[in-house]
Amino acid sequence: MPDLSPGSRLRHRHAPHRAPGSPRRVGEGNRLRETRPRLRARGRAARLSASEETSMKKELIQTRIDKAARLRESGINPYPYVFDRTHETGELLADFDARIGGDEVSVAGRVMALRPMGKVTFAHLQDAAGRMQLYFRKDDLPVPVWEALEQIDLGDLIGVRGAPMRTRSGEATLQVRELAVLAKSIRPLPVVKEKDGQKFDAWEDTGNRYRRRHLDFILNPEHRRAFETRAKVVRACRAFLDGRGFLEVETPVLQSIYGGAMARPFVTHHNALDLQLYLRIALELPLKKLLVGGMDRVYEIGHVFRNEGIDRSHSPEFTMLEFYWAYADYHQAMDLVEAMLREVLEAATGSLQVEWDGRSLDFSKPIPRRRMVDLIEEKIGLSVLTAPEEELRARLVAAGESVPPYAARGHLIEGLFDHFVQPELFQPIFVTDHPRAISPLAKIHRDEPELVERFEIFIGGVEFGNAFSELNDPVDQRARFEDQAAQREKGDLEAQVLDEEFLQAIEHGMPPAAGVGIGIDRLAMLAAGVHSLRDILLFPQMRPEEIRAETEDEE
RNA sequence: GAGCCGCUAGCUCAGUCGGUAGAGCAACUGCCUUUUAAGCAGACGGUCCCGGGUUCGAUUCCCGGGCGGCUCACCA
Repeated sequence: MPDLSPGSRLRHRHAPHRAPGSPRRVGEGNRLRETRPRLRARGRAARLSASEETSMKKELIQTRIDKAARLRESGINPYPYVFDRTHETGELLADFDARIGGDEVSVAGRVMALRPMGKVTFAHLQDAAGRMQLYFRKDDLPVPVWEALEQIDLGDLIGVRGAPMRTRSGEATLQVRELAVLAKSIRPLPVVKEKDGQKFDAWEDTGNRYRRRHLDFILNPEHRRAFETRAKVVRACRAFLDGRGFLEVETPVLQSIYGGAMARPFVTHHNALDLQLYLRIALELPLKKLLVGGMDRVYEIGHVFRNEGIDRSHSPEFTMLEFYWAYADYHQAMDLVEAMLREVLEAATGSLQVEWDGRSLDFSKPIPRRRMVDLIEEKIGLSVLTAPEEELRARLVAAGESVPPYAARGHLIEGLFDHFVQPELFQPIFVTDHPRAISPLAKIHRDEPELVERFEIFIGGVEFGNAFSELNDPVDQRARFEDQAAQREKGDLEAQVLDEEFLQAIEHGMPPAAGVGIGIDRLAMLAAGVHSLRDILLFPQMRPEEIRAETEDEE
């Protein structure tokens, strides 16, 4: 894994401090021995060791540890092994009234609200399916159960058995007869109150949500839905390709030469081999070796890593689907991708109309296929294949784009497309036939030698996929890699590296094939209707936060 | 990488035109047998993100740093 934390960053948000030697708070008990947090950075030892003597947070945690001890003293294991639950809350609520007066049921989940009012206590229990109110009545409960209830806090996992009932105000409620503590929570949950679906003191700070996704899902269970949709997207992609005879494979993430895309890699090191390795930036090259080996239809869904900026639509680590299809060209690949998009969106959302940016994306109609150079010409009236290169450059500069010195005609065409055309795209469209200089792995276009047989699919103006008629002429491929090397000499850090092993593989003969790469995360965003990759990645990459251990010294 | 905004109690947030700070919730002690953002009473809880500067005095002003968000740049 890339080392994103050189050890020099310390975070001190909310770090509580108290002068060394100041008295410990009464009631804190003897179990809080002073220990030093293991420092991961230099230069802060004195301050940190002073800071962890006492703190509010430690008191809150200690209180809960003490409650767990009290449960143990009365013979209750606060961390038991199993609980026999008969239902999820959702099942009970679905036909609740029919259950009133019927059998007792049991549910398990997290205590999300507690309203003790003397000899009666109301609580809300949250499980994966939803939330249900619990009613505890002292007179109806054995003494030990009532006493156990007094040791329950917000956030604890409990199981209860009881009888379905409705309260005076009509809420579906379980009148509890038996209570089991399933896991005593010792770290207090952020307190979020809720009424009629409206949240108070909502826990929505994005940094917190991504860093502590578990809390996000507890406090905002609706955020799980995007990930359910994501799973449907992946499942549908697999089903689509499996159904057409594609074989799913897994190829190495660690590679001694990276390739298959224009991007900068993460570098890592293997100790035993004393070898510098790269995290893959694409799946392409190993899969093409499988084409050589006779796997005619093959695909992989896996993580690739690109050492670049992070924003709403870019993550250093993302999931790519690539498939390779022998004896097919990019026209057939477009047909297949179009069919796949429909099937996947239908499976994940139930519709071919997808809301995006307040507008509707329509996947029910055929997706237009337009040459990149034609789209540019339509937009700015410049025939980019024949116009003098200087004019392309001038247009870009006039538009305020910076043009690197190594930019060849192909880069200029791409630049014009990116600046003038791409922002205007919204409905799904295949943009085809890119310049060869930016496509070193694609076959020269059968009718136009300056272009290659390639397409990218844009949806809502964002690239979702990239594909070619794969270059299988090994001599041409070697020449293109050499061009890339020259490009790299001129300072293009994203130019591809010559991969001798790959070249030798295709020198044995790779069948003509179409290859397609699709960004699964973006597809999942589309299906889930979220506008940031971070809402579709469970644990998006963030700068590491200094986490201090507050309870490391127990027992 | 650049610009703008933010960081105050466990959580969500006020506030201090510079004199070391408040609320609600949570936690704690009580009261309360159909409540639901339960309620009432009490007592707790803070190096106001970090460092430096200015100042008699900085949480507040200035500079630097950290982390986050947004916009832009690069990339898929």
